[in-house]
Amino acid sequence: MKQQLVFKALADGTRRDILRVLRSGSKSAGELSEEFSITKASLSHHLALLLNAELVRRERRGQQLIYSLNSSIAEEVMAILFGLFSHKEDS
Amino acid sequence: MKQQLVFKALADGTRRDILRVLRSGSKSAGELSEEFSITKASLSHHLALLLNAELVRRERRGQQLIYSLNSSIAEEVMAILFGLFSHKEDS
DNA sequence: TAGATATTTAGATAATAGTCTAAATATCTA
DNA sequence: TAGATATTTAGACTATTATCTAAATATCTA
Repeated sequence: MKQQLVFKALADGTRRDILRVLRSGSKSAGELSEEFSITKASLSHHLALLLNAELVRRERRGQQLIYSLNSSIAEEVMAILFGLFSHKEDS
Repeated sequence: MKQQLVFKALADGTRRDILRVLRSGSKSAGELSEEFSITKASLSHHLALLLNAELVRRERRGQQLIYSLNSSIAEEVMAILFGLFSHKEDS
């Protein structure tokens, strides 16, 4: 996991919103775009960053590209956070 | 907690390094600056963002300003992450 | 294979963010 | 209170990022 990519990806509010939308199930880029007021091109840019950070997965279904959450990375992020904040010498 | 401030603060590698350094105990701005190759002014800027996000606390001791981790916010961040990635309808 | 649909990529622009130097503020001590 | 030390704040510069429009790519279907 590229730590820097993950934290950068999570730093944008739109991208966190995308993750929240995907909680209710996988969606195509087009379906996702209905939930946001930015252009499809901008959304595609955000999806690329999320994909690059491995926060989402992507698969093609015909003409559509279907995006879904990659929850396993969440555990890794939490482990890192735990590491950032746990005091050394603590039992 | 201002979610946006926290995620933005965590997005920068230098700031995550600052948190890691503080794991071994609280430090003054000057002591911290010995650990980094940026100027004290730049470091001060990062510390201000961490403070603003409530990821660190600050107290004055004479001429020095002592920074320490605010671990309680880590729990909140993890809760948010959990929320971002947990599938709806999941038990 | 031509046209329609779904999505990304390229290139431009504007806003944000990180860094620096120089100056300002706060505290201590002789 | 003057000077020294510790740190922040201000202002400028550069790099990165988010957004847009227009063009390109991929897939399906008549």
